[in-house]
Amino acid sequence: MPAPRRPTDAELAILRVLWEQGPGTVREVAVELGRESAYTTVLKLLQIMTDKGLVRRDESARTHVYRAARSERATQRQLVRDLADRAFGGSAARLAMQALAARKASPAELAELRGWLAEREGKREEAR
Amino acid sequence: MPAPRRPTDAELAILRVLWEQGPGTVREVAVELGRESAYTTVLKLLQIMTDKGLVRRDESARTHVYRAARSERATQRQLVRDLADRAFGGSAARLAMQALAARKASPAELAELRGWLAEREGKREEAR
DNA sequence: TCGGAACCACGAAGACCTTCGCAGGCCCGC
DNA sequence: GCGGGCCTGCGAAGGTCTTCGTGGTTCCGA
Repeated sequence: MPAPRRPTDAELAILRVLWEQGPGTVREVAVELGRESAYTTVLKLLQIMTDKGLVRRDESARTHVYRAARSERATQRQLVRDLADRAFGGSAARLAMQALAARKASPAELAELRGWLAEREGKREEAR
Repeated sequence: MPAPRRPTDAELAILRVLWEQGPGTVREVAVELGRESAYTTVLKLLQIMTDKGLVRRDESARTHVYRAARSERATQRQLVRDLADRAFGGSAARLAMQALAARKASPAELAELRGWLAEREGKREEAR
């Protein structure tokens, strides 16, 4: 597998539908996307994404069923890494801090983040 | 001003040079970018970026001097917000956690992050 | 003065992205 | 049986991004 180019905006919009709703047909995706884009646009994009390996297609039925080839998490990590490299000198931590500064996080999210850091701290303690 | 479209990859590479080195000429930027791109390519990009408002040009001397129109921080925030919207359902906190999971952060960075969170915690304490 | 070096503007080429109309085939209800 | 509806494949159009060559101008050193 060569370098899997990062998904474009339109591709990402489709992937989000597939992640959330699970595998689906062109029509299902198109409906979920609303009337933003014509049916054939979604179809074309899914065909291209199949060629790129971003989605997999089940052609056993006449109406094909598409599913995301990579998990949401894996794709998010790729995008994050990519952005870290392009705009943050490769530092994910600096990206994370800018993210928190850029947009208010809910108390619940902050608590989760603190917990995550605490856990990592715990591991460091263990290590010595 | 309409919605300031996000900088493209090539534009970002140039902006990074300008942020790091400060204002500079086409040649300075081109040299810093290495022999990846020809002089005229950098020139053209800077011209386009001027039109887009991403950089400002000082034409008082024959050799023009360019500087980034927006700060690195502001641009980073825009990019982070954009990515949060496109791939994280708008949640910057989830983006931050994926960032930390995607790439190891140095102990120093983690400490900084913890400090940042602690400070925010402190502010919450004050608030009540 | 004159030739080369450096500079900017312009335009074109090629690669992608995104959009969508149209054609052809299949299937089902009437 | 057949017409309408839905499906896929195809191709083209229009936009953006990136690249770089060419041409014209200015400047400077020999």
